[in-house]
Amino acid sequence: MPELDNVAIARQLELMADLLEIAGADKFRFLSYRKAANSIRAWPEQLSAMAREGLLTEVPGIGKKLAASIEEMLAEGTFGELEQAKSDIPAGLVEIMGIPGVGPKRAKQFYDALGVDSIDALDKALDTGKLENLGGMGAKSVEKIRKGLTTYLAHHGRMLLMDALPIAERIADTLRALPGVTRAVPAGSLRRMQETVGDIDIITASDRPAAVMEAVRALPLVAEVVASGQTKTSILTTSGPQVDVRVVAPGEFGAALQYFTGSKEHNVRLREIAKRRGLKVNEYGLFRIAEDGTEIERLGGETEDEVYALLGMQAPPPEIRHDTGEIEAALEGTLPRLLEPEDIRGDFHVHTTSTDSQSTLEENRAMAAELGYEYLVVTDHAYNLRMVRGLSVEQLEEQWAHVDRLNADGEGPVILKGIELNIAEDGGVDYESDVLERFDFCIASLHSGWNDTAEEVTGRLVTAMRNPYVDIIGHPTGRIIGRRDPLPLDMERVLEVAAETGTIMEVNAYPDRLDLRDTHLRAAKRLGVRIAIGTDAHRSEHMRYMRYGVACARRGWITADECLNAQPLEVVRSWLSRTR
DNA sequence: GCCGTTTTCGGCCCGACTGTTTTCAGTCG
Repeated sequence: MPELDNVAIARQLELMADLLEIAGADKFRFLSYRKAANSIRAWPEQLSAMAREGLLTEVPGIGKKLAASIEEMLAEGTFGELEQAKSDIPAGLVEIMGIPGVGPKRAKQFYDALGVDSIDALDKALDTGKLENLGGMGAKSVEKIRKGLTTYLAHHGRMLLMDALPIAERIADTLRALPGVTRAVPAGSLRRMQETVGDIDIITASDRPAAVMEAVRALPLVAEVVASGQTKTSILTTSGPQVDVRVVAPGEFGAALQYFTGSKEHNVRLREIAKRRGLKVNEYGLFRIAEDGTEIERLGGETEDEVYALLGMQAPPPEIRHDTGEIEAALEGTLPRLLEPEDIRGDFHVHTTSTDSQSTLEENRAMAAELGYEYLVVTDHAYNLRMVRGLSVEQLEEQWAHVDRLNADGEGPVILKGIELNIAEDGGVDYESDVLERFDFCIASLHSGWNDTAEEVTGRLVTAMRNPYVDIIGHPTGRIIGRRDPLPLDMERVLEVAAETGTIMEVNAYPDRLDLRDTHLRAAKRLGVRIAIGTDAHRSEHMRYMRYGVACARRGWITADECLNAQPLEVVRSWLSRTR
């Protein structure tokens, strides 16, 4: 029986939740499945190990019933109720429900009335105009779904970095422990820390390739061996993605890692540079070649640094290998030292149970301590976001008193008093100045107006940035990967005003946001706009998502000097005071 | 289905927006 990892378990629970919702089950019943799945995704230990100790109910959101279902999953690969639900409702409806504009009711309606049970079938139904004839469906609804389908298809088949990275790291760890294996490193888009990845590539160095291939086929999370030869094995994993493991001779490891890390554009440029110098670079090494292209001698390839050095350049960090300027900088020796995870001293966007997080102030502080932080900023939702019970002034007083008590005990990172304000239609925010001035730190975010024009959205952001109490703009474009397109806004103008007002731009580290994204960050850097990374944690474990925010910042060439999180507390305070 | 410094039962995720309804249903955050 292949072993299910946490992502695979979470996915089954999410599927169950979706099927229950489509079937019209009690709201709180399917929500509890989703809650548990969310909890499991962020959980640091493998549930398979916890199950052996009988500790599953230690995980928040898992009670007796779900613990039993998970144990069944671990033993059987699935659980009875899920199989029952799948026989009642085609799992294709769940995929359809993933399209913006289609929820559980519509999915069920399309299935009952038209037999639509897949994305393809929905596409056909749209083309043949069958959807318009359904009750409750008009031209605008159909158009919305058509647009949603386009957004959905643009990301189809790719998974979030958050889901792929833990799988890749587990496999690499396992392979590294094999006798004869000296290196095992994920390559490809994963190593470049792209926000989504298609499949997972892992490069291993070993002089016993057959043993590595054998070990890959025997990995506990293998659902199917797609192909297996002498140097490459491809498997499908229980949690979805395809994993290709390649094994190379130790002396070729650097060349192979470089080659399979890409990007394609970056590698094309490298080969051009090599050729001009009478060299050739491929996945086996770096070679001197004759006029006619024949190899004269092999110069190296054991490490990636060696490959780049032989080409007369620095090794660009994988995150920026896109041929967007890194080659030139590497040749000149002027690559910046990018922000590192170790530079991070705090988190600037964390919610608590006072609004819609599942973790308390104490739990968040404990996590900040575990992460080695000096400070964290509590930024719950402000009053006007009624759907999550945004805080009233009275509730703020309570929270502030609570923060003061915790800070007074001196045990752990300093908590700053922050808030996530809502930017209203006119660009205004939730509270009056006499309240705003009492915060250490104010994020202002857009939570409405998804159908406004670029001019309107940009105008609202500009007004908010000119508010002296607004320190930072939270998740500026509002996009959610695969779910919601970014707001139409004039980013150049927004960044110009940010530079002028000293407003800091957020990199929201939540793995399906990563907003601002890499290209915007390059522009921010050019204009001298500073950034702050916030995890937008809705439970304390989400604070671990900081690594994805750091990766996003690195893809945008951000250095520690440009990032609020990398500054000691005194400097943080001085940066913040400058807007007021 | 989970959870408990109001509780082992009865809360928990509520309100805005949109389009279609002719008084509301579905989606989304």
